[in-house]
Amino acid sequence: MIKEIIYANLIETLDKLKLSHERDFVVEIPNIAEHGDYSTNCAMVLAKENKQAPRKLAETLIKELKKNKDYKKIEIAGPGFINFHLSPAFFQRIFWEIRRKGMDFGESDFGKEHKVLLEFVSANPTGPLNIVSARAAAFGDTLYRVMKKIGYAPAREFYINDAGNQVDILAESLELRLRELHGEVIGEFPYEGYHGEYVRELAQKINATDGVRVFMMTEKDRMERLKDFALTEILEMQRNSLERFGVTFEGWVSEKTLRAEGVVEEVLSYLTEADCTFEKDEAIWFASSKFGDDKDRVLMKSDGSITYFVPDLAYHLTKLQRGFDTLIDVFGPDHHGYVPRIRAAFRALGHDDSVLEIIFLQQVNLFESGERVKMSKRAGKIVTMDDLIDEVGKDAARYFFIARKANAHLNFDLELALQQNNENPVYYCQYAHARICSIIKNARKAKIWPRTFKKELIKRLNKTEEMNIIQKISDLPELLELIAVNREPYRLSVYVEELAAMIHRYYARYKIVSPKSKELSQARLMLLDTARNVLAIVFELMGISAPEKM
RNA sequence: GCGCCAGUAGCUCAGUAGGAUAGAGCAAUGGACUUCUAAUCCAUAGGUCAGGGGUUCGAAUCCCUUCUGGCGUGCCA
Repeated sequence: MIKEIIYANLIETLDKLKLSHERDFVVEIPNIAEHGDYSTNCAMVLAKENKQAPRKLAETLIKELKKNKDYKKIEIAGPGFINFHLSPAFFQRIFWEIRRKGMDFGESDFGKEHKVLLEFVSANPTGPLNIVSARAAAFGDTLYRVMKKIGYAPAREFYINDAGNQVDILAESLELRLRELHGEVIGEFPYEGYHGEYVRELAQKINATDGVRVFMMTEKDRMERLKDFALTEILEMQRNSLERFGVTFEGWVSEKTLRAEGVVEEVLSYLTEADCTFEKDEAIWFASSKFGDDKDRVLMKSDGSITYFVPDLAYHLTKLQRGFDTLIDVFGPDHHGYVPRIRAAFRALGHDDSVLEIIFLQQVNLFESGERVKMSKRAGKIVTMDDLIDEVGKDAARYFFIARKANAHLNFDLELALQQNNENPVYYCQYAHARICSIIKNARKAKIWPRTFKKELIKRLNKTEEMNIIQKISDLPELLELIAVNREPYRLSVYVEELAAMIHRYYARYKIVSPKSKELSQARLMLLDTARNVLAIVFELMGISAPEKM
């Protein structure tokens, strides 16, 4: 909010001095304290168009800007930076504004009700969710929460691949386990089959309800029954895992349902009408290479079945039909070969493919005692999302997943996530919140209650540490915009760690509640109470708890 | 082979659409608890931003190239 104020003031001043400002400049927080609270490259950027030397232009600007009493000091530095030192009174005013907003602080209409569809997780319903899905869940959900907070109209969706090859294989695996349960010797389990223990559990479960009836069905009916059963069970399992993780979806879209609605035929006919399909080797192909893909792709296999691509494309088209103007897909690391073909299809059908945005999450490596935890899907040895939540808890898991840029590998240290000390950033940040709660509680003994605080108290806040905290909390609205625009939830963790550090430092240096001055105590407590509130807002966005006691 | 992503302190990572002397945390070393929670704080040390070229007033950031690692390159999803 402060950057915007200074920026607006600069524009106003430029206009007043009849100076040109075609090119855009920035107001930023310098990384060295001596360079002021804020600085701008304004004079450097606008020097050329105003035919003046940067420093000369800066001087002219400063002369005018100095009339504003909110600036304690304005200086020229280096090649023509303008450095602003703000007055305590200005920070105090900003502080009061933030305090008044309470939990609503950070909210805005920045997103202008843009309808954004966030598709994430969308795992195959063939087993428990893995840790990459967990990462996707944390990422997508946090982005959703941030967008929602600043006025977008986002929706979360999970696409269920409940038709096609993989579910057939799942049903076959289940049948084998069921036969095994009945004492049949099944020999070596198929390489491509689902080896996980959960398939055995499913077998027991269906055996309890259906018994031998399954085996009296025709082959076709039996496969249908097994498929339905497995899908329902596994989907329920996945939904539970996600809910434990604090993630819910506005929509669950079933591939099977889409197929039943005839969208597959529709998509095929669209593509054919667009004259970009052809037949070869008894299969129907999409000439995607004409639209930027490396090669052409099969739509209908030679056996008459459809590839994954067709219903998925249909699904994406429904997103457009439903009026979403931005489509964000969060994919795992193994899907980037898929992107050119879906973009190609958008173009082939005359849609602007720039509305489709694909974010790739890189893989997650688990570490325990410094060793990489080896996982093997085939041997059924994977660490699931539930295992992770059981092991380290929702808060730590979500925090660690959010705390990395999407396209960076994530090394997840299980021991670190469990540690309850300063090595663990989750605890460090949550402790700052708990610590403030504790101080507030303590202050009651001195008959000091945050709710009764008056505006006049802000004048007592003038220490550097106090100004720093106010500046940091005032950053939040801009931070949320940056996160939403660049799809970068990880910035929340950077922010919250910085704010927590300032709070701990402040606490260590100053006595907050002191019998010497009730007013000073109240003022400091008021500052911390507001900082606590900002922590709570950020925790809420990250989907982790704000403990009052630790 | 080709394509995508990454490479910043011993480790894990920041670096805010090209800006000022590249920053945190952990680990290391040395300090601070008669205290509102020491789950904390303070100080010291730590760097050829993978290598090499280029673009310009200025590059960790943009372009080219080499090296290293991950992933992709199915009539799987």
